[in-house]
Amino acid sequence: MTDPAKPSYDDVVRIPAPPGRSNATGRPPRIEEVAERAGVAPITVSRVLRHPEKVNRKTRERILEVIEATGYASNPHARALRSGRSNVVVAFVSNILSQQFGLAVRSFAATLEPEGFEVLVGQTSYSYAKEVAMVQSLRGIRPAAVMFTGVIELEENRTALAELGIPVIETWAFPRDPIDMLVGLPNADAGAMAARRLAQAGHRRVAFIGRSSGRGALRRDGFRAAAAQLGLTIVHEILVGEVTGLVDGRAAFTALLERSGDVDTVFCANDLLATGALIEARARGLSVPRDLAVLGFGDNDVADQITPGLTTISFDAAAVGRLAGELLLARLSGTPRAEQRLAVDLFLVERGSV
Amino acid sequence: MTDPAKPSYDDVVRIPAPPGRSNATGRPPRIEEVAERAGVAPITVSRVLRHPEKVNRKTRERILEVIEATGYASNPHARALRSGRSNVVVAFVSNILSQQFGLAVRSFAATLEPEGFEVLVGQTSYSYAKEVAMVQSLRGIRPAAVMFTGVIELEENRTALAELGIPVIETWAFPRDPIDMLVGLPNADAGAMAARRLAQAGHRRVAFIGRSSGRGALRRDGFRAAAAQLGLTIVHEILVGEVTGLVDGRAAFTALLERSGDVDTVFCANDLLATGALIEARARGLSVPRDLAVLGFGDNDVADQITPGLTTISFDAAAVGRLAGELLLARLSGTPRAEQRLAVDLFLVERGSV
DNA sequence: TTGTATGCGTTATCAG
DNA sequence: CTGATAACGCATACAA
Repeated sequence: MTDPAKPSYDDVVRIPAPPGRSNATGRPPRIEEVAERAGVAPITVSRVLRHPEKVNRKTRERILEVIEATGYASNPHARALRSGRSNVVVAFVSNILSQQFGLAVRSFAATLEPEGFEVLVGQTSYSYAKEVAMVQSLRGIRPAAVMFTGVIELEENRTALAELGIPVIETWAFPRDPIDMLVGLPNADAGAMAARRLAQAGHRRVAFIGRSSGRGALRRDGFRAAAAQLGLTIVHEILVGEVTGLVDGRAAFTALLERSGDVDTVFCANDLLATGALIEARARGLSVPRDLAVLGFGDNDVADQITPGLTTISFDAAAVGRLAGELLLARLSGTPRAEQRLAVDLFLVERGSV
Repeated sequence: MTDPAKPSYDDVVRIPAPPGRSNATGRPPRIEEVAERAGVAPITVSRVLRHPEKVNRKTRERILEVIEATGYASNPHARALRSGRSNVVVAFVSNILSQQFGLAVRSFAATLEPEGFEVLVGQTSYSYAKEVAMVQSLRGIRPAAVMFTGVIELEENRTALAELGIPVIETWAFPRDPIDMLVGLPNADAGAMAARRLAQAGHRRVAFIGRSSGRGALRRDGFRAAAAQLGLTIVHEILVGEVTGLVDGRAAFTALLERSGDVDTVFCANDLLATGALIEARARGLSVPRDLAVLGFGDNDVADQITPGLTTISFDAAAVGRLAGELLLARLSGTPRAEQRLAVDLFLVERGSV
């Protein structure tokens, strides 16, 4: 199609620069240069940046002008080395493509950045091996704190994280013994909510699609328990490995149909699976919810756009990130909140697939 | 639904730890501690980590044992301060939820991490204001290099980036004058490919949906030029702002239908728009491609799963990240590649919507 | 092959 | 309110 050796150029519109400051020294300015120009000692410049109220107003303003003129920014390595404090916070996401995780990390970063922190995003890929490597890499990065979209299950990593001596925030589940701080979701309750909603719609023979471990299993357990109480029969459980796209939901749904036994509804442990199931159902000419109802969890973008819309159990993913950021800021400022373990509310989004 | 004050607990399965090393000093070990235990000078430990071949094998093995036993990892701040080199590489993504960008960043990180670099992911949100703030934040982070999923248009930022004195990699477009290194896509060619494909299918009255700036505009320009040559009439151009979800494609498609003039096909500048258009077309009972053909760009997950599948102009997004990583490694190792500007090939994926 | 002396740029500490 | 001094932990330059 295109010859990579001779691509045609894209004519990009360049937007001209406003008249700018310049500092043509070659290397970034140091605090000493700023201090000299302002006629003060380096430590006074440092104070202006960290405790401005402790510096005389006139001195402060003069220094700030020089800072502006030179474009000075303190060297983070020297600062971290001397003060023992880093301004880097690492957020680990088990799947960088997940919309929910993306929203949470986005709001986490938005909460921390105004306070001078830099949020670094890493990925763990739902893999214990990667999780181990990641905890190791933290020893090398020495961040101010670390946040996970998930909880850490491997005891070795729990210990290693606790030994880092920095704040640790887990999210997305509500275990009894978090490593440190927590913004949790009651996953088992989600399964129970699902069972109640399906029972209410008159369904009796239900199926489950989800991962066999992690949060999917938590939702399944809650689903199982509530289903038993409500008189629902779980006819099949289709267990999947890592979920990377809609195609996994389609495959799982196909596997479900291939098993015998009439099923009138399926609860999927996340919306990627549920959406895939819905698409596969339509592709096979099944009417949803008449032939088969589908209930999801997590509310992603596509769930709202397909027909019928996916009925799903949802929560405010951005709030998870924001609360995590707020918990962390309180801790790092030396006045931790009384409550170090928060839970985010679940709610049902009705759209027509049940 | 759920009372957030009293969430039920998720019983998480903890995986027990293997018997581990321990170092109970309270604080992380320093190079001096390792050196003492191994009976050498600190510099020898440093050498073992950076130039192992320059240390006697027996000495090296003894030191490595102590490193393993203590869990020593060198302090990155001290290392960066002294050596002037950081191992952090920043990758800026204009939309952290985009599948294409996610794939590129993932493979970029996968290429760099084995070589000891840490990849930090930031977000620019298609906004010049954010882009300015981001370039400022780089002064504070002092990374070893920076990569963008996009090209920098604001001259002020181009200058500021060039002045950082670190390798800069732009991607996703093929401008004549990149700041430094480039892994580009010939966007204008994509528009031309689109026009050729539509002409070949016998369409004559075409429409365009896309952003009015950035890469969308580049694809539009190529589309316009080739359409004129091929005798196609561009009946309408629907311009959109930031694209955040399928809903934008649905809205744009609705806007297109509201304009008069019969159109037999629409080229969308990205697959999120195209998929939204396809969904909206189906919701309105239109038959695709009989009533209206839809052609996309970028090949995302959903494009393959809907019915009919979206015909789209695609490329290997993971290759963009990998090539960017390889260019960078070559540069940082002191032996830059002869070719500092690479182009990734485009290809057509036929699925039925044209 | 290994070691000694020195300084990267900043901030904690204490003195004025 | 401002400054002098020292130290954070490591790697460069040079010496042995």
